[in-house]
Amino acid sequence: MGMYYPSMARASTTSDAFNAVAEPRRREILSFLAFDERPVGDIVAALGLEQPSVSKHLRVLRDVGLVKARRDGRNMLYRTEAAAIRPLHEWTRTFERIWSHQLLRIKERAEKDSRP
Amino acid sequence: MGMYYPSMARASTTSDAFNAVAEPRRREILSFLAFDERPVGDIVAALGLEQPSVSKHLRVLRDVGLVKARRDGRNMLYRTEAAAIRPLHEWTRTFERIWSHQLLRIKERAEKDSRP
DNA sequence: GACACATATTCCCATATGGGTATGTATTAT
DNA sequence: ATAATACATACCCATATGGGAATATGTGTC
Repeated sequence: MGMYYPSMARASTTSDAFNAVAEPRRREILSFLAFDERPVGDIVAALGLEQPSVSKHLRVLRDVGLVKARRDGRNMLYRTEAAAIRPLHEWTRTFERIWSHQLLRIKERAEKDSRP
Repeated sequence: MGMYYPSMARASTTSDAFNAVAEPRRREILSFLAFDERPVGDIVAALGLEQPSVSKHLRVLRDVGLVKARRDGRNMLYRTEAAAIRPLHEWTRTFERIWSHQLLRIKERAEKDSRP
């Protein structure tokens, strides 16, 4: 796992959070489960997807640690493991300084151009 | 574009930044081009990929606006458009409050347990 | 135990991907 | 004009994906 094989079309979806989050439905699920734990049925209702599809997305999210599950009677309660999103946040954050710098330059140029 | 078709395996890679960034090689490229503009050849040398593969990754990044290109003689100079990463940053940021809260609860529990 | 309910897995299928090789297309050099 | 350099595209191939339908598994209920 995590190794690259010759003709792998892309790093497996189950291998890292970046891939898991690339799928819009999975982002919806993460948002939906951010504050409370919820049974699968609620997610199915919220997303309007078939139950098997939802279960498969949950499986992916679980494999990369983005959600946690616990059984409650016949239900499985899922919740978002927000801390697992942190690496993505950190990665994007490394560009924050750069974009503010770029914006600054754009602003400077605009001011310069507006002066006759 | 951006629409969902019946049996689409996943939102097209060219449709949004989340997908573009899901590929490790493309993240490397974005980091490599973050501070300076560079010709394709430099990227090829840095990543150790074949030139066509690099060009294809650049194409994807360009289509979603994550890099900009300009011609300079025979070279094409690419640079990261850092601001385009901002939406990802914002999305991950919505979970920041939640994870600090979760960490706090873990800490509280740990302190409670350590008291006899 | 039989049955209902909630999820998870398996299977099939169409489509998206990424890598490589071969081939186009600009643009500069001779 | 011809050749060389630097990229971009087209094409082929193996693999990954996601959706739905059918089926298996797990867990209360009667």
